[in-house]
Amino acid sequence: MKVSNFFENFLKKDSLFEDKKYLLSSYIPDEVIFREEQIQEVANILAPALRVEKPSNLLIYGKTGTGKTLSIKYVLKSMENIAIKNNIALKTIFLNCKLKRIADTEYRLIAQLAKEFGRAVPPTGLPTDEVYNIFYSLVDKKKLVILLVLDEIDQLTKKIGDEMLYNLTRINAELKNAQISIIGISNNLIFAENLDPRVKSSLSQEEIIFPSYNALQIQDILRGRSDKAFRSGSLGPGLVEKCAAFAAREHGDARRAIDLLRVAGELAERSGSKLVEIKHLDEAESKIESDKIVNTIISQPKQFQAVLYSIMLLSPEKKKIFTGEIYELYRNICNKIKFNVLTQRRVSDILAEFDMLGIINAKIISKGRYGRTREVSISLDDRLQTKLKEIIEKSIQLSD
DNA sequence: AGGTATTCACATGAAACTATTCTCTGAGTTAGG
DNA sequence: TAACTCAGAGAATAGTTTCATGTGAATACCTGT
Repeated sequence: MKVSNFFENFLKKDSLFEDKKYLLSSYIPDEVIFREEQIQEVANILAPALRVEKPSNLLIYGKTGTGKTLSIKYVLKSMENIAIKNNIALKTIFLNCKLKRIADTEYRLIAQLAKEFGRAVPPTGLPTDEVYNIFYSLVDKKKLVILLVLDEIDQLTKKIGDEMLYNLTRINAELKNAQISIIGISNNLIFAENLDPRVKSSLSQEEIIFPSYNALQIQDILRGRSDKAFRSGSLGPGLVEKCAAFAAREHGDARRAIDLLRVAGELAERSGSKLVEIKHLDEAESKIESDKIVNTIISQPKQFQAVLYSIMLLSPEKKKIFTGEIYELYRNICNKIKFNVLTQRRVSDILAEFDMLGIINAKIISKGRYGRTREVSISLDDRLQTKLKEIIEKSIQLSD
């Protein structure tokens, strides 16, 4: 088939989608269902901001896909609208602390805040205090309430400790006119437990917990979205139910369910089907999973890839592999392709990270007299492994 | 047989180092007046 | 003399290395029976 034919067919073929945007994670619906209570609570807590009084700091807990971010964005959006209409000195800032090179360190976070106020701060070169000062001088010009949302705040403390949160909570002491409220969003339910007590008490003046959705609720959420996103009649029977069941199997992750539905739709469309069917859901699930892994591997440094490659070479031989063996092979590979060899210490950390990412399964065992080591087994299916091998071979230019 | 003590092969932690990217500052240079 | 150039000092950050210390249980080594 010629490519031009392909494009023509592509145009002629009517899409299954009406408008895909309703299934994207950036979409904020006009109404957030099953979260009315929480939204009301958040609104109660933040409402003083509209009178230009500083609201309490707020900490929001809930597992992934329970609508935390969505609800907060929803509340902020409507507060912003009111603030604009009534000319209230209110500023909302939403930062995701997980985003690399945006807000994942103290310096960058403050720099980002300064940027929100229209002053670009160089990515490096200045002392951190200096950036604080820039921020202060920008913000403190007039009476103003700032609502600062830190999404995935637990990632931030995991990475750089809680000292900076202490600094953040102390910002108000430095400001004369403006006031800043911190709204932290955490996936980790015990996030505050191992926080400095001072930080904890200051940060969690108020707390809200978002419970997980159950399967029925996810069904309703999915219906609400899919009705708008898909052309009517393009969803197969039982599809929404199955999709909700998939998501509820974990802990009621609505975002995952929505992603699943969208990818299933895309796959169905690509295969020329008139209907999104259950089999597309299954395909979508494995596609999402493997895409995620492939992406993380690709974005990983070459040294990581070389380590993973060694593991994949070793794993067919036997079920259990130990750190020493991996390191041995890894070293040979590096020598062969003229990479500099990392220390075993480092490789040990890399293995721990792969474990975290769920790419391998590592368990620390003691072999008694014969030492203590990680017992590694790979947790990817064969198809994905061969694919990854190819990718890595290309990326580190392994000829043989 | 039963009880300790050793020992292995790493794991884990902390600190220091390296390289890169970037700003700021002040000395030296240049070109026009 | 004002404008420009450029080297050097300092920062932030990521990725390592170095050094030090920790550790679970299979074995080696005792001990007293």
